[in-house]
Amino acid sequence: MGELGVTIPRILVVDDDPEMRNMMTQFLRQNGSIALPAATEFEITRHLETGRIDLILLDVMLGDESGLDICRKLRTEQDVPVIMVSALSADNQRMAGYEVGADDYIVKPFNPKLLLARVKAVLSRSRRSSSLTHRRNTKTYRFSGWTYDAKRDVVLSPEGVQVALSRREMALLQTLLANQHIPLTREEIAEALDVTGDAAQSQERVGRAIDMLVARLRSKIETDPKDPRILKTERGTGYVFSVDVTESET
Amino acid sequence: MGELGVTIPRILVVDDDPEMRNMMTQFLRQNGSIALPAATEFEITRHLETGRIDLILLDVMLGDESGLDICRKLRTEQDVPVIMVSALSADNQRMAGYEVGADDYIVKPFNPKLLLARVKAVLSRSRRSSSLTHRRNTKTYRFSGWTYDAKRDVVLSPEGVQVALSRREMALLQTLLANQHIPLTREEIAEALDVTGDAAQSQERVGRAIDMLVARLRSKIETDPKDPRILKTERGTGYVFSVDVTESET
DNA sequence: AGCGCTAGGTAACAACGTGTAACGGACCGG
DNA sequence: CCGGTCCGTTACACGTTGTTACCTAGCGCT
Repeated sequence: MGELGVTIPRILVVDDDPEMRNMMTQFLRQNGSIALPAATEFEITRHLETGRIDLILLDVMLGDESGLDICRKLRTEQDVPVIMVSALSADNQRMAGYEVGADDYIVKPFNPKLLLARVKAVLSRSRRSSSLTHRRNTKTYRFSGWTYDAKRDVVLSPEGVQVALSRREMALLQTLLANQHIPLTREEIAEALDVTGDAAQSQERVGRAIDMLVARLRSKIETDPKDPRILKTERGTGYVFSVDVTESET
Repeated sequence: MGELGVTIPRILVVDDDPEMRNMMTQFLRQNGSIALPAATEFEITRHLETGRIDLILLDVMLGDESGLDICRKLRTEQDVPVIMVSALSADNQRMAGYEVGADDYIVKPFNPKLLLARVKAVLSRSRRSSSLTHRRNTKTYRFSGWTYDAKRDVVLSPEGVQVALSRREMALLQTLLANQHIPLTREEIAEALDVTGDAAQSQERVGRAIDMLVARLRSKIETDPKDPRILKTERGTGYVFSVDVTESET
């Protein structure tokens, strides 16, 4: 697990059975993470307040306290990833785990290697939660009559009609929108859109692909594509999204 | 500027000319942000230590101190966005500003509305620096001989040959990789890939588009597509990336 | 102003990517 | 063993995307 990143993961192991707790902490430590044992809710909160915790392995049955309740509480307060561990394997038990916000649910007895894999998966997911796993932006953007609903990836014309933008046109719009009033070079746009186009990297000049995308986008959202008011050209540089945008949550 | 988000932006206005400073702070305050005046480097560091600062408007000429030097220093220490403000409009002056890490460079005298737009742009850029503006992951992932270079968006076969994956195949691979060992439903995958396919949302069952993508990806990276070892099928659910992955920085 | 150069707009084309439909096999229940 | 569902696979058709080519607009130069 040494490859997981620069920082060593700090994992809180919560189980009221001392034997189980020791087994898990030892195993995790042998695999390169810092495992901190805990048995009660009180101990959990103490750890959360004192130091960084990257992941909580939470047993469902903790004597008089319920792991589910604890998980629900944790979730409303913080954003620590939680893997529920339980001997209860029924589907509705699992569902209950996911419902209170658990990231994963592992049934005892489990294969230690599998536990490790799940831990790894959850950690790496939380680490780049915004890049690959793609936490979706839920805002709505409005500019000169147009509406872009980031949640549904939909663009509405001033008349309220949905416009058919292709995926890349969408991506281009998003990129320019995200950098409103900032001129972007073709290279920057290409980078953001993953244009590894054939002629792109070979020539010093990134192909005309971006120009075409802009042209096509303009033809769909500009009232007069000949005199663009939204997507302006910065001669010798690139393009700018140059009207004001208001954002609102949905 | 009220739409900028839940939190009110806290902007540090650094200028040694009291009149200018007042003008800018008042204007920013009228437009919904908290503007804090400062004149010296000492005041800046004090503010940075005492409270959250979302943006610094930094005058280039500050009596005996140079805004450029201050900016360079700030950049090596922290990650606060900086907009340089200056009466010097020559290109090499601007370049100098960007070189020390400024996010933007505004020439005095400026149109207040434009200042606001730039401020807004920089703030919104820093706020979602990882979603739309797409901070690229620079890791390299290795699994069963294969290499995925996230930086260049390139996949190398065990023999070291670059494989031609289409953009969506790449995206699919990324998504599954990011959720290694976690079974993903077709809906989750579709969501991550922005599949708003024609038959997709209308039917309860998301079309077979994902199946096809998986099939095509398998045909390119599985040694025996008939017996997939990397991209396994979870019958009734979806697909899992089910081999171990090691990550490393590049 | 006139000239020429370069950058950008645009049309047409070709190639590729991608979703759908259809068929067949695998798996799982009774 | 049989039926149904789920999935793999092939074939196909359409949309999308990058390129080439040509033209126009902008800009510096003499």
